[in-house]
Amino acid sequence: MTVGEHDDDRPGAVRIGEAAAASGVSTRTLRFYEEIGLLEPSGRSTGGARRYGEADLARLQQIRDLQEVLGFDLGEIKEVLRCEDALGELRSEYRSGAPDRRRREILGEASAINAKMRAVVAAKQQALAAMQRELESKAARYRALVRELDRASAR
Amino acid sequence: MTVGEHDDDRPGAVRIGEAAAASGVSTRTLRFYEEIGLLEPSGRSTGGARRYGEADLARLQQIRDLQEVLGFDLGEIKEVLRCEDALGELRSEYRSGAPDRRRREILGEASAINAKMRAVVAAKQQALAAMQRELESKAARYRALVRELDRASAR
DNA sequence: GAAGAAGTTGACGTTCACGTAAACTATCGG
DNA sequence: CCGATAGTTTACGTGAACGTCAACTTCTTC
Repeated sequence: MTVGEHDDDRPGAVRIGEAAAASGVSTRTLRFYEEIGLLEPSGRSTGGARRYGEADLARLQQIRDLQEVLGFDLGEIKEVLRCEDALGELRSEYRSGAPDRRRREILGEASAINAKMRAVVAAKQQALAAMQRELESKAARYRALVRELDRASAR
Repeated sequence: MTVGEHDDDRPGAVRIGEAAAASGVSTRTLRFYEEIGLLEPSGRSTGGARRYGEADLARLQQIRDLQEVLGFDLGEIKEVLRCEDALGELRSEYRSGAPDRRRREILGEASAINAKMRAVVAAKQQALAAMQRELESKAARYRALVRELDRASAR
């Protein structure tokens, strides 16, 4: 029994420190995300240490994207993920408990969130495009000013 | 002298409440922005009430854009604006005090910030485009699932 | 010119998203 | 087996970005 190996569960699982380093957050952040029910590590070692699987890391990446790219707060992110989780369940236990009526409900919510997010994305893209044009015209003006200075000092 | 009109300075100037309502922030936010040196109203009434001009409102809009679209914190935003202000001075007092050397310095800083911001914008655009593709494929899957349900219930 | 709405300066409170310290346990290399 | 390193829970602290009184003045309207 005492094989002497390091006791963990699944092969791809990493510990909290590695997960943190890999994704650029702190260990505190990971524990905090768990605390608020945002990201549960898929397993624990026999001693109680968190083990983050591949899917956990992907989920973490998604969380950070939603936070930094879309500017969602952790509450909104939780909503989004909760909804995706529901869909995941739908898919796994294909005829999950209450049928059709419940399925449509979940799909409806998912579609609503999807639409909302697409709207946010579109709005951000608009704003970014405008800002990009602004920045480029300013950059052009800066270059012109520098050329002017060069001409003046060449004289 | 006592014309009886409401005592303010420039015609386009609005009070803090109107400025707040127009830009979707609170009056507290405007006072706070002034407190940290981010946005000084261009004038005051004789009694001491803030008067926000057209340029102030534009600046405020820029602040909110930098905050919400690029996700900058107020410190970074202050940096950006401070730099633009310096350029503005350069332009107004065209040969402002120390010449050339100082001018190039300011231009350099402006160009550096501009480049940094363009990089941030580009990165965000990448992330957004990826997210958009994700969302669209998910939307397609949702529609497919709904069709499936429809077919099942039509039977 | 009196009332009520809006604005002023403090000053303290609040929420979010973690940071940090302490005391203890687990895991790993030797 | 032992020491170093990493992880655990619990709890209090923190910075950013405002919110919320309170006490007072100013502006606008009737």
